[in-house]
Parts: sequence; structure tokens; C-alpha cells
Amino acid sequence: MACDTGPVPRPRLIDRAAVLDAALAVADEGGIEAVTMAVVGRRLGVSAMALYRHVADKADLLDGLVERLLDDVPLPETGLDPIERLAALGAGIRATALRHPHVFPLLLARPATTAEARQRRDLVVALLQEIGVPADDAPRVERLISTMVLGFAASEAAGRFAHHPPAVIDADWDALQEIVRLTISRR
Amino acid sequence: MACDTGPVPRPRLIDRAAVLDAALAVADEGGIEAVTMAVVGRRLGVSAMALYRHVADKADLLDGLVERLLDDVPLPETGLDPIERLAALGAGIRATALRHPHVFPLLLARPATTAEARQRRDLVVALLQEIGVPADDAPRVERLISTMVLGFAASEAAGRFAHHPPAVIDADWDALQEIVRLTISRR
DNA sequence: ACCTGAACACCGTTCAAGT
DNA sequence: ACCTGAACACCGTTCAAGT
Repeated sequence: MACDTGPVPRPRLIDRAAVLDAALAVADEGGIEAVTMAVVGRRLGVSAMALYRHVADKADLLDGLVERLLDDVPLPETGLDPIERLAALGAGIRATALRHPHVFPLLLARPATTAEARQRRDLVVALLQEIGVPADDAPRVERLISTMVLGFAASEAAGRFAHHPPAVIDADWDALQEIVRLTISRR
Repeated sequence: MACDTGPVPRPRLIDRAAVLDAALAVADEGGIEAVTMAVVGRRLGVSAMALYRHVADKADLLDGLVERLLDDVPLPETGLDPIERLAALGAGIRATALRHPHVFPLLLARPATTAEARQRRDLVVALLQEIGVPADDAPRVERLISTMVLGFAASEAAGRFAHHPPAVIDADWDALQEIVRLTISRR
């Protein structure tokens, strides 16, 4: 007898994660403007049109790229004390910026509102309260220190300090960390 | 007798300043991605190709746009004391960011190396020394407070704080200004 | 279900030609 | 000197068609 199994499913060649990984690799090698649907597709052995199954359009692909960047920031080990965990998070953000210098500035231009981003922000607020920042002040302190760290990391990634030797930039980072500590303890 | 006056010069319809003004207006209305050679040209009553007399290519046009933005930042009045002049400069940068929210984030992505930018930086370094910051420390302090102010202004312009009421964002700005003062006086 | 070829509107850029 | 029309390679996106 005839078995109507419906349309035969094709083997799934790519998924959203693969698209974002490929896009990130292209951006790292050739900058944001090198990220075109055709180039990302070719990297996956697939046509440009195949991407539209997994991202809504190019804007969605770019938004996904900053998500991917946030996933890249390692969450600090839970064994450390709160001040160390905060410092580790900052160092992780800076390292991510330097690993993906072309993509990182998008983080300031396209504010992330994903669950991932919110999770990191809530962690910082919680750590601040553990340190002793009053619950009423913690959100504001979080915004201020995030602005400082993001601003520094984006500046460094974009080359705003490029004409200084690395030792000078590292010293700048240390100075910024001290200001962050000052911001937390000031009251 | 015959006078060979050479090729007859056409009336000059546009110049570089007009191109940048038009591009800024387009960006303010429709965002950076609305800035195309054709649209900027149309705004000037001219074809897209006419722009190439006045900007090298589109990247040069975008670089010119951040120049224009820096010109927009008012230099503080000379009558004020150095601390007030520094505050006025910061407020001017924030106001410029809010006037041109789509263009401002380019400032962090495309570090300005023009004479205009250098002039502003040198002014800040000079003001810091007037306030009493040692000459050896002044450049570093300038980089730190510029990073904080630029980072905040870019974040606000890009909408990173958009879900907070204006009064909260203004209070954040005031808090940042206090941290700037702390950074200057700490030693 | 997932991918592709063909097609469309639009984009940046060049160059010879017009005034 | 300055601007334009025509042309080119490339881009994002759609949709009907293939498996």
C-alpha cells in the first residue's frame, strides 16, 4: 500500500549557532563590513539565501553577533570573593574586546537586551550588594562601572589608544580599576 | 583676436562642508544606514557621483562626519575657572551626543586623529595642569576621564539607558561627574 | 524541512563625456 | 573645474522550485 510520508526532510546543514560562529570568524578576519550574507554562507558551504532560515535578516545576524560576544565573556569562578569576581568579570570583558576588536564596538551601538546580558548585569548588582553597597545604590553603581569598563574596552579595541605602548595602556587599565574600586567604596 | 581662456569653469554647486552637513542631516533623520551617496546627493540637488569631487569615498565621508561632530562640541568660555571649563566641556560633549545620537557612537569606533580632536585633548591636559595635576599624570588622567565621558555619552545616545526615566539618567551623569572630580583630585 | 536559482531594487565606484 | 549618464560589481532580500 502507498505510504504518504509527506515532504522528505533534507539533512540540516547549518543552524543559527553555526551562522553566528561563521559571521564572527569573518568579522574577526575582515572587519564588520566584510560580513555579508554571501561571504558568511560561503564559509559554511551554503548559499546566501540559506541563512534566512536561521536569522530573520542582516540586522538580526548582527544582533546575534553581539549575543555571541557576551557568551564569550567567562563568568567568574564562584570560589573567589566578590571583589575578585568583579575584577575577573572586568578582565574577561576586556579580553573579549581584544579577541574581537571589530565586533566589540557594536556592543555600545546596539545595546543588548537579551537574557544573557541581563544575567551578567544582575550578577554585578548582586556582587555589589555582597560587598556592602546598599540595594538602593547598587543599580546605579552597576551602570557607572559598566560604562567605564565598556567604554575603556571599546576604546582600546577601536584603537583609540593605539599610539601608546602596551605597558601604558595596561597601566591605564589598572588606574581605571582603582577608580572602579573608589566608586564602589565611596559613600 | 582669439582668446584661449581654457576650459570654462562650472559654477561650484557644493563643497566638502555642504556634503558633510547634508550627510549629518540624513544621519540624524534616518540613522547611519540611511547615509548613502545617492541620498546625500539628492539632498544637495546633485547626483551621487558629484560627491566624489569633495570626499575620497564613503569611508572618508564617515570620517568627515565625526570631524563635524567634534566641531559641534562648544569650547568652554575662557572666563570660567578650570574646573568649570572642564565640566562645561563634558556637558557640551553629552549635549552633542544627544543632538546626533546615531552618529556619536562612530566616535568610539573611528578614533579621531584630526587637529580638531588633538586641540580638545590638549586643552583638557592644560586645564588639568592648571588645577594642579602633575604634568606626568595629566595625559593619563585625560585618557581616563575622556573614556568615562565618551563611554557615558555613547551609551546614552545608543539607548543603553533608555528604559530609565530622564531624571535617573541625569542623576547617573551627576554621579559620573563626581567620579571625574575624584579621579582628578585623587593622588 | 531545508536549500537553491533567478530575479529585483539598491549600493559604491569608475570613467568618458558634457558644459 | 565641476557635474552627469552609463556601466560594473556587489549587496540584501523575495519567492517559486527542487529534494
